[in-house]
This record gives sequence, C-alpha cells and structure tokens, in this order.
Amino acid sequence: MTAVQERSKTRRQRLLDAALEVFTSHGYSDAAIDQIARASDTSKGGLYFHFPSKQALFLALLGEASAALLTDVETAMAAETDPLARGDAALREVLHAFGGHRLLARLLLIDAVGAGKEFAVKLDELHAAFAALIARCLDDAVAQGLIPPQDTRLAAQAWYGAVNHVVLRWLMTGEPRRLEDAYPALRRLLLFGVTGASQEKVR
Amino acid sequence: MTAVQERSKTRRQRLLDAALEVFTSHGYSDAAIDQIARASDTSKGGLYFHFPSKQALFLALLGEASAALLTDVETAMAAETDPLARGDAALREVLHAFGGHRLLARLLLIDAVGAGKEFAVKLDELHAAFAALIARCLDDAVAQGLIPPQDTRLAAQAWYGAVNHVVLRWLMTGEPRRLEDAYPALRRLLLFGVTGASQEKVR
DNA sequence: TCAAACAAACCGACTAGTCGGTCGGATAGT
DNA sequence: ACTATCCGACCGACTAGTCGGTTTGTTTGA
Repeated sequence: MTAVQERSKTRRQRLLDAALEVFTSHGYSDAAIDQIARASDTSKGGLYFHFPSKQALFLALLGEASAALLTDVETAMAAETDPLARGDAALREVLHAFGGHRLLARLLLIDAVGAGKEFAVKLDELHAAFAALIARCLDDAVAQGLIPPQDTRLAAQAWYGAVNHVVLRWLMTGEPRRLEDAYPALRRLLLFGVTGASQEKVR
Repeated sequence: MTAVQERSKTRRQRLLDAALEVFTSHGYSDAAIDQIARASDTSKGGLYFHFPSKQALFLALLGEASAALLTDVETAMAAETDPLARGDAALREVLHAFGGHRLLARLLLIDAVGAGKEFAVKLDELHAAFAALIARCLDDAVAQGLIPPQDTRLAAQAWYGAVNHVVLRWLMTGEPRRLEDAYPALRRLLLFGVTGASQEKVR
C-alpha cells in the first residue's frame, strides 16, 4: 500500500471515529458536519472528499458498526455446536460488546432509530440479520427436539426486543451497573418465561 | 365554558392533531413548525400562542399520548383480579391500542426516541410507568405463588422490550398484518419462554 | 538523480437556503 | 373599551454542501 493510500485510510478512520463521537453525543440532526470535521482534526473539505454527504457518512458508520457487531456475535456462536448454547453465546456476546462500547450501543439503539426514514432500510437489515441468527438457532433446537415447535420468527423478534430494551435501559439509566450482569436473569427469562417451570430439564 | 375558551381548546387540539401527523411523518427535527401550522389550518403565530416552543409542543403531544395509552391499559387491567389475567389484559390492550393508532405507535416508539436528550426524561417516565405496572403484576403473582420468585424488575423490562419490538416490527414491515394477531404467541412466550414447558399448569 | 508534470488528498471561506421564534397589528368575544 | 386570541411577514442564527486553490506524494523522462 502506498503512503497516500495509507494516509487516506487513517484519515477516513479518524473521520469515522469523530463522527461516532459527535453523532452519539448530539443525535444525527443536531450533529454538525463542521463539528465532526473539527473533532477529527481534519477539515470540512477533507470530509467531503471521503464521504459524499452527511447521510453517506452516517450510513458508513452504521455499516461498519453493525458489521463489527455481527461478526463478533457470529464468531462467538461458531465456537458452540448445541443450538441453545449458541443462543447463549450470542446473548453473552451482545451484552459484552455493548457493555464495552457504549457509543456503539447508543449509535445503533438510539441515534439510528430517530435519524429518519432514509436509514430505516439499513436498520431493518441489521434487525433482520440478528433475528435470522436467532431464528436459525431456535429452528435447529426445534429440529433436535430440544424445544417444542413454535413461531420461531416471532420468538426471535421478542428475544431481540427484550435484549434491546435491557441495553437501552442500561444506556439511559445506568442500570444494571455492568450490562453483563443482566445475563443470567435474561437467559432464564428467555428460555423459561416468568413461570420458570422445568428449568432443570434443559440446563 | 365561554365561547373563547372553547375555541381556544379546539384550536389547541387541532394543533396537537396536526403536530402528531407532521411529527410522525417527518421525525422531530425534520418537522417544520410552519408545516404544522399549515396542516392545522391555523398559523404560526397562533401556534406560538398555545405552545411556547417546538419542544414544548412535542412534549405536550408526548404527554397526552402516553397518558391516554396508560389510562387505557390501566382500565383494561382493572377489570381483572387475577395477577396473570391482568398482565394478559395489559398485553392485549397495548396491542389493540397501537394496532388501532399507528401514528401514536410511531410517535412513542420511533420519533420520541431519536428526538434528542431533552425528551429522554419524559420517555423514561413512560417506560418506568409501564414497567411498574408489569412489575406490580409479577410481584402479585409471586406473592400468590403463581410464579416462582425472580427479578421482577428485569422481567418487566424484558416484557416491555419484547412487546415494543414486535410493535416496531409491525410499524416498519407491516408484519403481522393485524398487530393483535401476535397476541397468542407473544403471551405464550412471555409466560413460558421458548422451552414452553408446563403450559397447561397455569392456563 | 532530479526536476517537472501529474494526480490524489486536503483545506476553509463562502453560498444559498432553512427554520425556530418574534412582533406589530388585526379580529373576535365580553 | 378591553382583553384574549390569532395572524403572517420578518429576523437572525445556523448549516449542508461547493469550489478555487494548496499541499503532498508519485511517476516520468532526460
């Protein structure tokens, strides 16, 4: 890689880092391009050399963030073979990833939601990817007779939503102090519901 | 009530209706005050007579919407005595209310989230109120020995999140066609988890 | 070896347009 | 006559995106 390309790459990264910072602290609309340029120690012109518009910059940020999260979760899942253990791993990894990257959580769970219709598609992709991951797990579990047949799509949505909201709560109120602490109760709930019957059967 | 007061009241309502329409179709930031004034068949000056700022208008809208939803749910719950039946009623009522008022759902679940830090408090109040309602149910159920002791706060959060996300899905993708159709599967999932054991015990 | 020519990357003042909020005046109810 | 309500032209602040020009790195050819 030539020196030019390398510099360009680090510039791009600097811009993305600054964008993450500014977008998450002000929200998409209230984040000014000038602010991002300043925060990245580059310039507005430089920013517009790398990204054609504010929207494209935000989209790129969303893309990188969600891709990173997804691969993290996928590798964590790949380490397990049992379908339910894979679900466990996914849950643990999500809590761990968000717990360690507050800004990433804010970006994906708060800022991306209210940023406007233009981003709904991208966001939907992320939701769909996650839901598919979970639904896959559940389908496998059903196929192996570990859990009874059911609407796995809806179950996946509900799981996703439950986790989502616990993370959101953590972002907004700071509870629980360490996000990962929610894991055991959340796991139990997702598997057995509030009635909590037959816990021993699967564990 | 004098004629003036009455006119004022209907004006205010017209403004709120228009605000709901415009805010939900463009998002908070991209909704222009002029647009709302036009949509309400009144004027910008008139709007600013009734609401001191854009923020206050949105806040008022949020307040009315969430209050309406809450009382709906509370009355539905009051009709039942058994804690779990109360939870059921709440779930049914929420799905019914959102299912019948798309814009209300959009406002509370999408637009309010990304509108900015200023609204986080109000949104938090709503979350807390709902979570408290559910947690109360669960606590009662625990006290009556219907379900085992557990972290009812977290369970309430997770329930809320799950329902939230199913509604969101409905808003964004249109699935399921009728929101209420999600009720049976959702209920089963919240009570028994994916393992779904011992369904007959409680029902 | 080293200019000179070229291209990619970068800069920031400027443009053009938007939008929340104001204000002086009009109008309707009492 | 007096007040509450309503109107819309206007103001000032702000900002996404542009553009002419500069810097930095690479290639060419003598």
